[in-house]
Amino acid sequence: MKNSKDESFFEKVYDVVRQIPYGKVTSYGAIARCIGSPQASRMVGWAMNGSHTIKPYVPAHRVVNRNGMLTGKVHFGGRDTMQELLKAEGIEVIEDKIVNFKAHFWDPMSIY
DNA sequence: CTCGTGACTCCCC
DNA sequence: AGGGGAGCCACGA
Repeated sequence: MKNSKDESFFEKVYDVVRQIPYGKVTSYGAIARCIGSPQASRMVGWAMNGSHTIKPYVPAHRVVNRNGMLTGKVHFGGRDTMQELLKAEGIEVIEDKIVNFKAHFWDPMSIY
């Protein structure tokens, strides 16, 4: 991918998240670090907040915190939608945590 | 236009 | 080892 500065932080985030392969997940910090702002991991989450509004579809359910926990599941309708989506992709989730998170982890750096 | 907050993470004590 | 504080960028009121 190209690192054009024309793209805003949000656009970069969306771009990366859309590249997440099926059955894979990543963390906010990994994305933030990859786009050049390791400390701006919060912004990634904030970007996800509006991800359902933009297009094309952004697989925000594949983005979790550093612990592999579904911190943003509440934003998927206040139910276990996020967990269901992950499970549908072969990712086992227990207690809002991804089982064997490291095995399913995908490095955003791969697209660069 | 200014202030506050947010789906996080890292460093320091 | 656990708790607390700071930093990042963007958006809404």
